[in-house]
Formats: sequence, structure tokens, C-alpha cells
Amino acid sequence: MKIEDRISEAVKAIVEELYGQPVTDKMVQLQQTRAEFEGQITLVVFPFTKMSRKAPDATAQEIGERLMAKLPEVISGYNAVKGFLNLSISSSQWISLLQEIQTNPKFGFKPVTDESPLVMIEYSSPNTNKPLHLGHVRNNLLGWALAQVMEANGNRVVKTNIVNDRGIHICKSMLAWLKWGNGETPETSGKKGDHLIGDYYVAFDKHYREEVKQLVSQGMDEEQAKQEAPLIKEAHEMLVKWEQNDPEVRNLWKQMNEWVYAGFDETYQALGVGFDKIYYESETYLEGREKVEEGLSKGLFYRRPDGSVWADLTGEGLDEKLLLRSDGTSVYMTQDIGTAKLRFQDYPIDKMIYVVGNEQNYHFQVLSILLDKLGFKWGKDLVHFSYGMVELPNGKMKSREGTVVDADDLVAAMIRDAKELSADKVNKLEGITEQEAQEIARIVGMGALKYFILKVDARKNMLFNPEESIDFNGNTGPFIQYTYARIKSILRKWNNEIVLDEKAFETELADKEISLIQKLQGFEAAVCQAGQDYNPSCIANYCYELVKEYNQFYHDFSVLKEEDKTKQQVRLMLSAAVGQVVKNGMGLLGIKVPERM
RNA sequence: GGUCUGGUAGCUCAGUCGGAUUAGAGCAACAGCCUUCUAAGCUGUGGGUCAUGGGUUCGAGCCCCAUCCGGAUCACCA
Repeated sequence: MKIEDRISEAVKAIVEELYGQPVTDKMVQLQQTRAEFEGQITLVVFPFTKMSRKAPDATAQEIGERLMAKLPEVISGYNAVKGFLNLSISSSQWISLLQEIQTNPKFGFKPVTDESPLVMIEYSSPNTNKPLHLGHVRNNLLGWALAQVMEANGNRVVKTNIVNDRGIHICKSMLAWLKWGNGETPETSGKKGDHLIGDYYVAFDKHYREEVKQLVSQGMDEEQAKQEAPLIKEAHEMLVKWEQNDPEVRNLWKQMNEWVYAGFDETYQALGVGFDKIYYESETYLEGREKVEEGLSKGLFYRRPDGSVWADLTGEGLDEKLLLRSDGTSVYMTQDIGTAKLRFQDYPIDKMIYVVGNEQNYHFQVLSILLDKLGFKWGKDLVHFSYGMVELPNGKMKSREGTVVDADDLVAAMIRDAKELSADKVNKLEGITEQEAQEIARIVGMGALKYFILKVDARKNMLFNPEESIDFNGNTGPFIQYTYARIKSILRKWNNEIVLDEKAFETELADKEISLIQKLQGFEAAVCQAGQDYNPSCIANYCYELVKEYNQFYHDFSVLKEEDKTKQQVRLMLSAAVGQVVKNGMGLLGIKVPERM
């Protein structure tokens, strides 16, 4: 049982006994004691002063006295300052805690069993007409990290992806490829499949705008020109053919999508993310239509004279929402309903989490209500993990203005920078093969990118400066990785000399060491909070704080001398424990830690 | 305009359930520290009206109300 839990329990009993009033968990507030006071754990007694009808100081004294009598093996002393009761904890308690952290490789994680709640997490959700960009990178990293965090909190997790593989945007790429492609393939062009298709999407847009411009110069209204341009008409015709299962169009569509998927897979692999189940919109969009018709027959929705189907959400304080167009085709919302139906058939989902940008907050508010109305038990409390936009120094990313940061380019640049940086420190990497050096550069470069994105609160918009933002110094992934590599280096040298001598330990445990042990213990709380708030960033910040604190007395380490043996033992054990926790924490973020760098 | 969301150092960001005379990191600037298990590190200096004004209480960056400023959204687009 944890030290804090034992104290908390004892405090409850004591206060109830002293003042004869019930005490809730919330009233027992324990925190780490400030450095300037004696003790390690502090009880805030203000919540009890009302029932004690005494001054905060006196109340604290009273509780401290009883607490010490009740838990003599845990508490070795106490002092009261104003409304704060500072408790000194016996060294033996800290030592057993340290041992537990060090020997338990799953420290901080809750076990997952067959009875654990089933959580499905949807993330990534790319369109198949262009390669992934920085915004997708944030989505993918958050989605993956969130999946790890949920699992660490004792949930069964299914990671899923809904691929938007149909629609007018795909037809645009297909058409452009037919017109100007000359049969180009990823093999003949040497381009990644997703980039190849993306280039044709851009080509379409370019020609299309020229056409519109020409029509406008001939005196046509711009809105009309956008609809009348021959290219867009042709693309629409293609979409109709696709829906009619025209074999030629379908074959081309399949071929191009395969190229794109191969490209995506490369990017996903580089980012270190993956999925347990992938859904394709081409397979789900018809399901949604059925579900809407079903809702219509139950009177949940209504049909307008023009044939379109709507949901009236004015009762929920929202607007009316279109579900089927007047021509009977699906909209975005319909497809999400269809996907939900298939997912529910495939898995007994207890909780559904959608990792989607905050621009779609309204969409998910509506989706939640609709799914609930349609009888999905997890619909009402589905979670929209809503993350902020990534902004660039000169504004937002706009594909038309060419201010998009491409995911593959970014990854390559990060790895290259890491490689260059480590080349400057070539003396450290003696005896390392070129292959190993490349692997380290990959781990460090990706660590920098991942940490930079994940340390920011997911809900907030964040600024990304490609030239300056990603640093390898300061509060960064590489800083944490570097500390881990150093710990490993120490352990490689001294590991076989770790022995346990509890008596000797007690004499060497100073406030600094105890503070670090408490910090280590805080990992459990950080994991728990990350799961509750759906917020991986608190784990990143926890790792940084831990490493920062560790580094401060890493520098006191000196070569092992005979008379310092005990001191070294304590520090070796601390180092091992810090390394273990850092590895676990970074693992939750999808960041690898290198044995050396 | 309605709804949602954010505003903390020059810049990028932390800040746990509301807790302790002094609100923290990093970057940028300046001054130190490598004969030693990794200096991608450590130490120090300067830098703040926590957007503004009220309120709640033993106590507010955090909770409530109002105002100002930014962002998102309110499509027979996805």
C-alpha cells in the first residue's frame, strides 16, 4: 500500500474521531513539502478548521500528534506551519518504494484483462488525394500516444482509421492523371505513391483555375464559372460513373488508391504508428444511408418536399442538420453514422474516442446526439479528442499557397539534423557502425519531433517554426533521451555492483534523494491524469521535470571511492529507477529511448 | 450575430484537487563550469500588472460574472 494512501486513511479516521464529522476523500489534501520546510509530505488542514473550531495551527498540531501515534513506523516526525502539517517519513518507507519502482518494469501501468472496458480510438483519417502534412502528424502522434495512455490506464484498446477513399477529390486526381499523366507510376517516376497522386491533384486545381479565369474573362459570373468549367464537369461525371460501378473508373480508382496506401504505410511506419482495424469510406457510406432511412421510419428525422432528409436538433439548442441530399446521396455526417454502425457490429465498444481537429467540434456534438438517438449506447458520451491547429510563423498551412509542411519532408529533415549534430560529437560514438549511427539519428530526430508536438497541450493551437522551433537543447525529446543514454552508460559500468544494504541506505537518504523518489512515484498520478483528461502532454512534461531534477544531482556524481560506496549504491538505484520510469513515460508517447547516443 | 475555445517573461510553452512571503521551464542575452561513469549537460544574472474590471473565501493564474483581443464553427464540402 502506498505511503500517501496509508496517511490519507489514517487522517480520515483521526479527524472523524476528533471532531465527529464525516470526511470525504477530497478534504484530505496531501502534497509534497516545500523545500524550505522540514518533512516530505504535507497535509493541508484548512478543510478541517471549520469542524475543529480551532486555529489552523492548533488543528494541525492536534492531527499531527495523533497521526504519529497511529503510524509510528511510517511517520518519524511532524511540524505545523500555519495550516500546513509537514510530515517526516521514515527512510525505510522510501527505500521500499524505490525498490518497488526499480524492480517493477510495469510501474505506473494498470493491468488489462478480458473484462477491461473496450475503448476504440479513431485517428489519422486521411484523404487519399494528397500526402500527409504537419496537421496529420499531430493527429497521428496524439492518436497513438492516447491509445498507449488508455491502455496504461487499464483499458482494452482498438486503434482504428477511417480512410476517406471516395468522393470528388479522388476523381480530380484520377482525371488529371488520365489527361496529363502519360501512364506515370510510382516506379517510373520514382515518387512515393501519395506524392504522385498529390501532384496530380495540384495539377487539376491549376488547370481548373485557369479555366475558371478564362470563363470569367469571357464575361461569366465567377460562381457560375466554377460550376461550368469543363474540368469540374468531367470530374463530376467520373464520380457518377464511380457510384455506378463503372469497371474502368473503378479499376483506375483501385490502382491509384493502392499507390497512395503504399505511400501512407511508409509514412505511418516512419512515425511509428499503426492500426488494428482500418475502415474505408467506400465501404461504409451506404450503411449510413440505411441507418438514416431507419431513423426516418422511426420518426427521428423528417423528409422535406425536395426529398432531402434532416434531423431537427433545435430541441438540443442546435440547428437542423442535413443527413441525405435531395438526390439521396450521403453527406459527411451520414458516413460517420454508417461507420459507427459497422464498428458496433465488429466490436462490443464501451467507449469511442475520435481524434479529430477542433474545427469539427460542432460536427461531433451533432454526431453524439444522432448516434444516441439511433440507439448506440456509447453515442451519448463519445469523446471527441479535439486538438488545436498547427500554425506556421506566417499564418496557417494552405495547400494552395504552398505553405504546407509535408510529413515525409519533415521526418527526413529531422533525422538529417540529428545525424549532423551527432557527427559533431563523433568522439562519443566510437565503435559504432554506420548502421547503428543511422538508427540513433532516427530515434533522436523522431524523438525531437514527437516530443515537440506532444509536450503542448493537445487542445491548444500550436506554433511550428520549421527553421527554429525544433531544437535539440532544453525542454526537448533529445534532452530526455540523452539523460537516459547517460543512465544506461552508468549502469553498464556499475550494474553488477548494486547491492542492497538497507541500514546503510538510511544514512545516505537526504532530502534531495527523497524528493526524487517522490517524483518517481508521481508517475502513477501523471498516467492516471493523462487518461482522465485525454491529454498525453502531462506525461511529456512529467518526464521533463523528472529528468531535470535527476540531472541536477547527476553532476554531484563522482568516481566511486571506497568510502562513498553507500552513496554510490543509493545513486545507482535512483539512476536505474529514473531510467525505468523515463522509458515507460516516453514509451507512452511513442518515443524511443536509445541505449547510447 | 449564435455556439465553442484560447489570452501566463521579448519568443515557445508548463503550472496537478484553489494552497505556503519569491508564479516556473526552455529559447534568445550576459557571466561561470569539461584530466573524472556522455558538456545534446550544470550553475548564476537580468526579464511578469498571469488580457482588463468586479465577485466567491482563510487563500485565486486556476472557480463565477462582465468587458477587451485572437482562433474555430454555424454548407445539399469533406
